[in-house]
Amino acid sequence: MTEKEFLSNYDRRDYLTPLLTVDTVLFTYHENTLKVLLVERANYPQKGQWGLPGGFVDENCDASLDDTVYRKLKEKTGVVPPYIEQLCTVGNSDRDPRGWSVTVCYTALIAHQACEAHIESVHSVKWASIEEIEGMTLAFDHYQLYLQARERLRQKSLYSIVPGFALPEVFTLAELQHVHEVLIGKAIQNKSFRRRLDQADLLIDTGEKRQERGRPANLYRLKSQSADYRFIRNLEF
Amino acid sequence: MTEKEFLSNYDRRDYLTPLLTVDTVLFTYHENTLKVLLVERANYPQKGQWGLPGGFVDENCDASLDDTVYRKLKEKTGVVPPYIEQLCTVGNSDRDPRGWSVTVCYTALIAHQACEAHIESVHSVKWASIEEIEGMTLAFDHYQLYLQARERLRQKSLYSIVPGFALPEVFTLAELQHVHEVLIGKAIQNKSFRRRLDQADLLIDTGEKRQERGRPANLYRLKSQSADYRFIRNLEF
DNA sequence: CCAATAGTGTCTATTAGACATTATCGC
DNA sequence: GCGATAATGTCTAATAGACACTATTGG
Repeated sequence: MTEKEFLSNYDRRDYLTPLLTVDTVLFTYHENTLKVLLVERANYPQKGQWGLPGGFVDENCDASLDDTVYRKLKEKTGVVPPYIEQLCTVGNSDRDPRGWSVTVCYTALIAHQACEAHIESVHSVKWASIEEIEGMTLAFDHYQLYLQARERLRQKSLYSIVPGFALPEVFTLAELQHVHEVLIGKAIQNKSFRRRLDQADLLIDTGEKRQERGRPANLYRLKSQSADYRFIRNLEF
Repeated sequence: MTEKEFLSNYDRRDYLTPLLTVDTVLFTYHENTLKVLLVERANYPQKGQWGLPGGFVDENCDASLDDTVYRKLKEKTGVVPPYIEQLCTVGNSDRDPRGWSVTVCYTALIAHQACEAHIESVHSVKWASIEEIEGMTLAFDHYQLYLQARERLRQKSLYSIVPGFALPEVFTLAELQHVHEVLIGKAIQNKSFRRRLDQADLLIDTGEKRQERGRPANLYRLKSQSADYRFIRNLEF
């Protein structure tokens, strides 16, 4: 038998493969806290429960897993977040009552304002603060996935400025530092934080300033390479 | 309709889901080089080509994806490696001629001696040195997966001693350092390397020594926490 | 001037790089 | 003693922590 013959005889419908979904833990920073996007399940199983945005691969729409993630996030937020990263893949026989099931889980970050209007227009989608989530029961193993995403993001806050993608396009250093502090769960030395940013040259100074109380703060924008930059030394926690 | 009714009406065979496999990039250190385990494909597609060890989830044997990985590695090597880590998941419509396909890829490390006998007894399984692999064409996108695993392991060699799991249970510091140097592609300052190990307290001194030429070298064993330890400062490369 | 917030100066502590030096073996 | 390899001493450089200090705004 040749490969060609094999393939023309091959029919995927002859085999049962596990259910396959993608899910995303999408973070934003708003009102001085981190928030995560939750979606109320419209269908069984676990209808009515809150869970992470995600769903099945659609072979007709999606050329790749990333496409599925983009499609699902666009449905819920109206946009594709500027930072998306694969977190982990969980697959076992228990996590979904429909049977052996696999989810490819992503972490993503977005500015709150970038999707504020769209989210308010869509029913059964909301931002939940991380305090709020602690007390919730999420669908399937989504709470576990959330915890893993949060822990990964905490690690990243020690050696990168990835958390900055949860801020608006233009932000102050105090805001950036605060996102990191929320993730780490502890205050960071202001001087240390600024020194690192200076040296790494990861921000564009917009020249603009913003004032609320006290001295006006410089406004910055993330450089494109900020997503990939890693400091060689961690903050210590 | 209740959830119970929904589930009793639900039949996974009504839906077509992507093909799902696991693959592992298994490294070892032998004869002063890093080697990767390759398997000759016994079946179509790409029959006869070398690729990574892996295969389909078997819902009857495997309670989780990790179980699938253990089962597949045990088939090829006779043992379960002491270090296994999820690398990434790749899914798209192109990578497998049978259709939309997803692979969950793992990186693993093992001592060469731990599976030497079993591998020699099994046909169509071999260790390929990293120099050898550079010139090869592997099945599907396995070469890409190999490159990603190698890059991740290179990063880890800068802030952990994970690469030590590619060594025999008992090893010298020179051997450990050399694995790191091969991964980094550059010599490491001997003093820096030893200082880090001293301070982190990651090794057990066996008290034994091994001599080949020159001064006998102390023999060490990895402590169990070595897999998870991260230095707060990277080696610089 | 005061309160408030932004941003800097500067000293210490830690840790990696560089490279010279010492230690321990076989012969 | 010599060659070889293992292991250490020690100085410098880089960078984080600590915390006091200065700067810029409104009232």
